[in-house]
Amino acid sequence: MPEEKVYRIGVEATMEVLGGKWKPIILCNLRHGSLRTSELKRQIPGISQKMLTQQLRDLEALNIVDRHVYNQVPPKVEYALSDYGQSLSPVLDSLCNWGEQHIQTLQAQGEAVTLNMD
Amino acid sequence: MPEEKVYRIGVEATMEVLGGKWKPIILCNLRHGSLRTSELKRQIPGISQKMLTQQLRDLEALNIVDRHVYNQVPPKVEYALSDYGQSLSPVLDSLCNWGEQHIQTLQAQGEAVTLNMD
DNA sequence: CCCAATAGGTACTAAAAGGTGCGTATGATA
DNA sequence: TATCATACGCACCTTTTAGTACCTATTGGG
Repeated sequence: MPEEKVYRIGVEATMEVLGGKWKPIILCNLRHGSLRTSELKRQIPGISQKMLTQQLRDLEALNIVDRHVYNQVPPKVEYALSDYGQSLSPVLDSLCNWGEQHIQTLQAQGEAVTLNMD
Repeated sequence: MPEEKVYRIGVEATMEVLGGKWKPIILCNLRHGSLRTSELKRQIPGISQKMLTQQLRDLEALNIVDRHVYNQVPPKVEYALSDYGQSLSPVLDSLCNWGEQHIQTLQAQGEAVTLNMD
């Protein structure tokens, strides 16, 4: 059982939660309140149903998001940052903010990038 | 040429810089000053020479790190956050700090994890 | 009776990321 | 003259991650 996990630096542990292509995007979209599956899909064009639920399952297992199933038909499921997940908010904010500034920097350098958050 | 890159949320752009298994770790290690290749390898046990230089090349191309080659034998190369890369420091700090707290949380839950930064 | 709407499961495939091993260069040093 | 130390590059292979296509359940409404 001394199957101990040893980290050398805090960010390693963070990236176990924020790793992968979709988790940071999903979490950033959940910063300001809960969203149902279909809303997340709308906010994240390009994600497949499979990836969305898969990543949400992971985050649920990590106690970062809560899943709330309404008993109705057609189904309704809402996802939100858990209490513990809320502690990530400042981190997510800083990631989003830096990205926004970065995009502006790239634009100022004449690169063809845009930020299109409806 | 309207090969325009469109982001829906800032974090997407951030993760193009911080994506992958090694970049966040490398960058966090560079927060407090430059390090040479061998020092980085020592700080990041588990990374291969290939991955280390590959990721450093990527970060150099993104203008996040500077590479300084000393003209001596045996070779000496130092890497440091570029001026632009410095703007990532608060982000990296927040990633590291959250991870450290997270590790403590896991420990408090009885999980076998440790943070071992010599 | 069948379909729309919503959430999600599964199998298979494709692509990206990462790991391993081996080779190179140079000059100082034993 | 052989060896070491340092920082690579390259070719090949394995693993991980992501994408695609198709299937299920439920029930109100036409």
